[in-house]
Amino acid sequence: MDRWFICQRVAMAERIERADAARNRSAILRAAERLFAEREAEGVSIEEIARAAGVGKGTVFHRFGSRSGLIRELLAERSHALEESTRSGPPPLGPGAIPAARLNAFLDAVIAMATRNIALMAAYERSEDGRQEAAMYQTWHRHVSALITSARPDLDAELLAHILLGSLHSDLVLHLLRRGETSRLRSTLHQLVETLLGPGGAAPPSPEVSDR
Amino acid sequence: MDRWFICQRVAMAERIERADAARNRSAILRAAERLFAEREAEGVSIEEIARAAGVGKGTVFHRFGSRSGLIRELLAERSHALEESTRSGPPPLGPGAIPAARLNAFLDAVIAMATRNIALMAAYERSEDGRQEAAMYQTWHRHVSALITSARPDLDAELLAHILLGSLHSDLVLHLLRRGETSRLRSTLHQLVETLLGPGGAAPPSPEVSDR
DNA sequence: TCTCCAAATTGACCGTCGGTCCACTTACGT
DNA sequence: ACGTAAGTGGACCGACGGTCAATTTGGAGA
Repeated sequence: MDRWFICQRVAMAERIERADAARNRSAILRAAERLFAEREAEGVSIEEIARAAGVGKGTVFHRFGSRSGLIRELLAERSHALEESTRSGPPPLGPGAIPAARLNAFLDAVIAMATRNIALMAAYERSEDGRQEAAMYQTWHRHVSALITSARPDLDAELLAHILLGSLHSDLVLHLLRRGETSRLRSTLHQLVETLLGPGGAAPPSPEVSDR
Repeated sequence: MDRWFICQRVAMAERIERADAARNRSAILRAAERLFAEREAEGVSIEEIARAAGVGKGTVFHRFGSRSGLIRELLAERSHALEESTRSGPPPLGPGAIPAARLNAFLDAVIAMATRNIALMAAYERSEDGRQEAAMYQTWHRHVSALITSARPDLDAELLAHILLGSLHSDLVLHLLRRGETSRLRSTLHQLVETLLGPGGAAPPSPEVSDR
């Protein structure tokens, strides 16, 4: 009876992962992380990642299914902290502050993350299964959309959320980053949020959610 | 003497193109056009375009240099009419109307073009030499930026222009188009322009610049 | 501790693609 | 008609993402 419950649990939760498998998974993720950090996205092949992780190419595919799968996993890892703080962290990022302030804080956090992971974001955006469908984007979009709705139910929140998040496409961030002007993006977005949702309190320095 | 002048002219204008070369160039462009229209961008290989155009693969590369070169050319062809109308056509797209109205008209025109050429735009955005650097994007950005500046010199026009044009990324347009909601994008952008630049006159139905 | 099998690992292999190269053909000025 | 610069085509190349069958191995149960 006990046994049955355990098996049930195991079957329902994601399949148990053997020790060596877990070790390799993290080796691969760390290798990919390193390579993506030091080189442009498109220039890193799976075979190279495998070599750097000390495993065979087949293992990478067995574990992550495809190139996009690996990138998705990597990004999910990074965005987890952000999503957690957004759901239940302290204001202004978490619940409690007024929508405009939360939105500003959230955009800042996303900018910070995108800035630290440009190559990754670029790879992600180019990954064939259109970024719009990816879980991470969906979550972000739902959050931004909800904030806009709660402050200005008369606006087309869903669409505006797409537009706001669209301004964080890695191309633009990269372009600004090359000239050390990320804060310019932040302040312009804050201004935009203000004209859309009304004054939202200047978010202080930046909430700084760690993403690694 | 005469001869010298002619040679000069030929050397300065782009190299003369032999009749067969011109014929093939247009055959390739038309074939690419057709294939991109009926299938998703990534799924069309150069070799296939060459076959459809009835030429060898080598000819395509000889003519356009690379995949991106072909796409760029195709897009330049399409955007030529738009740029012409913008520079010297009738208002509100051309000079004469107030900036807000011109901006609305321009955005409408770009949306219309993007809508009619989604696969092409998608291919273009993914083309490795970052779309930001492409001549077409530069031109568009300069125009939008100038309009914003002339209406609101206090804003960060350059950045806002990037953001506005960013909302026309093919992902978003595609997403909306799938649900027949392009006009939703138009009206939200008009609203956004209005809150940024002040009332700009509701642009009527749409200026409709032909792009093919 | 031993047995055993599902899970994991591996790298040779495959098909495709963008791009190159060069021997061959052809348009066109003279 | 001729000479040649421009154009052409397709075999070829290296790289890449992805597959697979043969082999190894972790770890649960006896």
